[in-house]
Amino acid sequence: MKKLVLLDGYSILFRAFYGMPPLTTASGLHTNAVYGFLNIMFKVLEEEQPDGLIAAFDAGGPTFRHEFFDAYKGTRKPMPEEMREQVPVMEDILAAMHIPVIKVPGLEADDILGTIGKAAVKKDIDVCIVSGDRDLLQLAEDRLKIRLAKPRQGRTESEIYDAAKVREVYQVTPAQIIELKALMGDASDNIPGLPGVGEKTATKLLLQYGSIENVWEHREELKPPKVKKAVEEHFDLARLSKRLATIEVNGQFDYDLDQAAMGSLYTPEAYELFKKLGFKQFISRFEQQEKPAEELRYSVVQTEEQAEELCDMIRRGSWAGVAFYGQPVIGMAVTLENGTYTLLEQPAEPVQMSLFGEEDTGREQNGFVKQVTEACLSARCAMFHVKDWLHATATVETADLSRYFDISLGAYLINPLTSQYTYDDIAGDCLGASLPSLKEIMGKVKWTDGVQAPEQVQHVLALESWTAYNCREKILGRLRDVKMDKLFTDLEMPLIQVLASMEEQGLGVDRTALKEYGEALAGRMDELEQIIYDLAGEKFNIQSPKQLGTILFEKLKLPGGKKTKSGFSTAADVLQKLEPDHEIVARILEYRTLSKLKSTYADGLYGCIGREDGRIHSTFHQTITATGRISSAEPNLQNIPVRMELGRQIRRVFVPRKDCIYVDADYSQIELRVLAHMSGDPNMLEAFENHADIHRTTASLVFHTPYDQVTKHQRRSAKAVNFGIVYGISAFGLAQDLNISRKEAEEYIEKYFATYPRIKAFLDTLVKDTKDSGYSYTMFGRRRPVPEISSSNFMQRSFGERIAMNSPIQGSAADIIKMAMLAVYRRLKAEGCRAKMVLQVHDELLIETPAEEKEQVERILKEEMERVVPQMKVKLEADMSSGTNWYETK
DNA sequence: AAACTCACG
DNA sequence: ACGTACGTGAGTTTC
Repeated sequence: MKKLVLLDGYSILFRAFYGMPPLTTASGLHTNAVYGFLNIMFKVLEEEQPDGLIAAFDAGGPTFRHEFFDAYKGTRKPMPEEMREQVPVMEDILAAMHIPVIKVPGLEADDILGTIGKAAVKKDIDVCIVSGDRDLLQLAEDRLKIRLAKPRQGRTESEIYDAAKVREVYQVTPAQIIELKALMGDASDNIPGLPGVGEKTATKLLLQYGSIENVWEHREELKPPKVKKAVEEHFDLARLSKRLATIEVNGQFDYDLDQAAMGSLYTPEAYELFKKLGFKQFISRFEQQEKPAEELRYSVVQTEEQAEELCDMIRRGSWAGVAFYGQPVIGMAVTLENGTYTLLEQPAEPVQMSLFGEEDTGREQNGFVKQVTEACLSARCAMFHVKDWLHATATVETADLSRYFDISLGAYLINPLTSQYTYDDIAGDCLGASLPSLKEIMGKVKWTDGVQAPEQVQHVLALESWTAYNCREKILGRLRDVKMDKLFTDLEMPLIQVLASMEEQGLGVDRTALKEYGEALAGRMDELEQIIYDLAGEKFNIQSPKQLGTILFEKLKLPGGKKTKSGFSTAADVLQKLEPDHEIVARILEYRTLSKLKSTYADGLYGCIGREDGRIHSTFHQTITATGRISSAEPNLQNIPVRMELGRQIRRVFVPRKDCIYVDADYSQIELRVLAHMSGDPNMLEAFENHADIHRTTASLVFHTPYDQVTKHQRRSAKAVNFGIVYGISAFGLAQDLNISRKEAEEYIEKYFATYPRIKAFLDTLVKDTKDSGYSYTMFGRRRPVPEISSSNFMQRSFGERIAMNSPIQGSAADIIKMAMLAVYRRLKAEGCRAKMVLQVHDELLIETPAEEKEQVERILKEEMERVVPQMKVKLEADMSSGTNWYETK
């Protein structure tokens, strides 16, 4: 054996538990600690490539080292329940992966690690100990390094300490780490240390005297009287602490290094456990291994008669599970009561020439797909991507959505926090089935090359249609259980058609104008680039935060220091504060703005112009956001510049069809109106009733200033507080936004709550209810799990509380505009308008309107948008504008 | 792939 | 003491 990795079981688990965001299985079992543990373990194994691996755990019960002290001061804190339940899971996984776990009664894991580690080094083996505990650093030497686990942003990383690194960080040798602990103590490990001595003092003493015994020898000459007194009066505590802090390296217990030899960790048992726990990220590691896959039998439709029979069954049956491939559809699978059927339009294999010049026996090309597709169009279909189906079958405007059931959409409503809603996940969730994933089946074959892998494609389609068929009722049942079936059936399902229609319409673009816009930006960027290089005295990549940071903060010595993990922050708000310090800063900010506009918007949008029709077709996602909003991608049309004039100009390139104009309608302050309604606060309700400027009113009330004497500054502050409330207020965030002290921000918030007392009560209730149920709810019953709110980590819990305040507001507003979209879409159809909805931007709808329909469309928009929620305590208001391009609609 | 930055509501 | 505003998507650089 050449290299051995040792895992400090509980210590890593604890580190992961407190550092990782909360994570639970569908059944509510917490898994974040286990996840974090595995995350770091895999990473270390990859980097170290050891040939041996052992995990050590405390055996529980009294340990030799702490026996005396625990009796004297009481035992350690009990483990939180969310952590405790993960311990057996962790043990199961280690066992499944055949990783030896060593527990020795009377010894701590530290002692086991120390004993095995030091012994291994003596046998000429390199050792790497993974732990979350800095105590272990005392073991570091040339051939024995410590990796300290550090959870960061949802993943666990580790920092490597060898003897040199310990000296660099702590200024003492690894052995002196013990002395350090003896002096300063360690609250988490119940090591008392000397009262009043912290890291600074302890380091100073050690640098001078080397050991606690020597400190004791020189107690007379110790400098600050406080320290002298502590040493003289409490030295026994330091001695005890030293004993407690010293890791046993000569422990007596049996272990077998041969058993630690690395085998494959990716066993079938481990695979099953990972699937059960939902550790998708790790599953791919099992791919090369043998994997248990449930077999699904399906029939391949090959003859005219079979196809006709299938169509008959589809028409006769109640629901069909349908999966499809291609646009137009060239491959399908249908699952019915009596089984699953697949069919492909293309020849099964690319036609190959044999050595003898004869055609290989690829299957006959068939024309059944169209036939079966038609049958589906008049049946009831459960499927995964109804919107894509509408596009693929060219039935966007004609479809009757009540005949469809979108599985992913249903699964999204039940839990909107999942990143994807694939058949294998949903089958696992609903049916406990463990189906091979698309990736597992297709292997290295690209899905887009599907026609070249017909067996795999048919297999995937079969599984997807099977899952759709078998999960529909289960999902509907769950939706009923959580009272979201109406939301699903009456709002989300029919909305699919509206989104499909917007995607199909797209937005018209003036290519030439867009090109010119980009060229103008490029010209100015060249000028700026020169100026910046001159001012900096050298060429560098302005777009690289790292290089920019070096230039600004090291070369030009501008004030300001580290802010991000990996160095200097060069974010706009940081740079803005530096503007007076150096003229280069303003140029960099302008350069940034231009480069953003050019790459993301000018060039980005240009590349999205459809070759067919010269229009831009975004995709609207209905299963992405945690709150219920729609998102837009490829390209994102919901973040087209508007706040700054230069950016706003780009809206001129969006132009309606010939003889059409744009009519734009946006809700006025929809989120604050939702807040006023939900909280029932009389002062805020009254402000809206008076059609007042809400931010000005807020300023007037908060600052006790007559409405028309409110200053710009007061209004700006009030506006920021209103936003802060919607985001889940925190003094820190508000302070940062307004660039004021936290104390001032706290005062603003206090005054705000005094002004709108019911809002305070409402937000408190939201937090409390979310804590009790684990979910936050919108006005219309949309639900979002908030596992963070019961986290034992302060930061995560606070985050959970902000989510609890924000989600019902943002989510209710999202519900409302979705209802409005549906109402407007239906009314336009009912009145036979040619006008088409082309875009939604959260509180705004854009309608491409034949000029002669302008008044009609404006009337429809205003009426439908304002009356979607008649029971609101505050009226919803929608503002109309129109123009011959998007810029003009303001 | 992740980090950083920045556009929108 | 802890260190952040809520929700997105995209381009660039860096590892």
